[in-house]
Amino acid sequence: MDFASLRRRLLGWYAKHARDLPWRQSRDPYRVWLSEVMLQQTQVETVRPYFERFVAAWPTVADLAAAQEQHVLRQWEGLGYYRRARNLHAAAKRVVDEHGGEFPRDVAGLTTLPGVGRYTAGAIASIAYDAPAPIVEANTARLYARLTGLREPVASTAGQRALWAFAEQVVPRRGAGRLNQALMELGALVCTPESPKCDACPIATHCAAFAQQATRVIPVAAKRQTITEVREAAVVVRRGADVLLRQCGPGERWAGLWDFPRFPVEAEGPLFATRELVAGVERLTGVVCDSPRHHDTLRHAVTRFRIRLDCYHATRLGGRVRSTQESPVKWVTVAGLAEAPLSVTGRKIAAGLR
DNA sequence: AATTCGGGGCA
DNA sequence: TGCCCAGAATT
Repeated sequence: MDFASLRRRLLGWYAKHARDLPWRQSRDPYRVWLSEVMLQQTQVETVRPYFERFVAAWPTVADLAAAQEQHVLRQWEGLGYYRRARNLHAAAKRVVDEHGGEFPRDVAGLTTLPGVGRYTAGAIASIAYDAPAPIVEANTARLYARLTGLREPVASTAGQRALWAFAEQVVPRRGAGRLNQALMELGALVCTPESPKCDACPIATHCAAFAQQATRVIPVAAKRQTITEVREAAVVVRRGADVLLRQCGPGERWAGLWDFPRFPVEAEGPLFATRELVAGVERLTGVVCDSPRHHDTLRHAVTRFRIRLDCYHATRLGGRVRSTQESPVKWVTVAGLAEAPLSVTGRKIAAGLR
């Protein structure tokens, strides 16, 4: 492989076709890191407004470190994979407390930060500091697989080893940040999953898959995971103008987010669920409610689950909120729901209240 | 080495 | 509905 020629052609193409993305306006390691964490498993156009809002709210890593985690989660709401937001805040605090407000400059140091793995560390090191660090993510994995004619599944251990080996070879000693971004951009705009635009590709002559007319079968996909059906209930318990909320604990999904009492249900439908619902609310919150009335059914799919969520309304009869350190429980006004970080379904339920 | 995280957007 | 997305952490 003639890497010098490949880089030259790629950079020429990138100079003409690079998108104007907000995180490309500066090489501030804080902004590079923030964008890279947001972009993990998340599309560019989805991230764009979130990035703008975060930078406006917290212009520096010190500002972010000083923020309340609840505020960070609230701003993250809707972006998904909420663990990233908690790791983001924890990493900001560590950068301030342990590194004097400066991000580590190499891959090894960056990888010690929570939420920063091999890819993100390589991206920050190369883009912010121009370190010769390789990267492999969704766009580059597909691009490298086609360039090298990789017949292993890209997600497999063997496939990943081959991709990272190629990434190390292609990354230059100087200008790594620009080249890495050009590689990702080519993957995103030209070397697309379906119908790659090989006639517009500046490095098609370097591409094994193009030579073999195999871009349709490379990259080799992993087998898809099986879907699990889940049935759950969420209960909006009211006490006058207030509604009952609990905060999800550290070991729980949605850790740090608030939610209406929510739990899996065995009963086949709303008609048979009353006893189970009252017990579930009391177990999670300590509050006893009357017979919940079925209000709505939300269906949504997430990762490997397909969920039917039955939403109920009920009124407090007795009991006191049982708040623990790990999982606080509180009454909030309907208006106060706007400040609490909620999951997407939690926000949908909240939107239906007044 | 595989699974999980229970996202969100799009055709 | 299935596929994709600038992956990381966990077992």
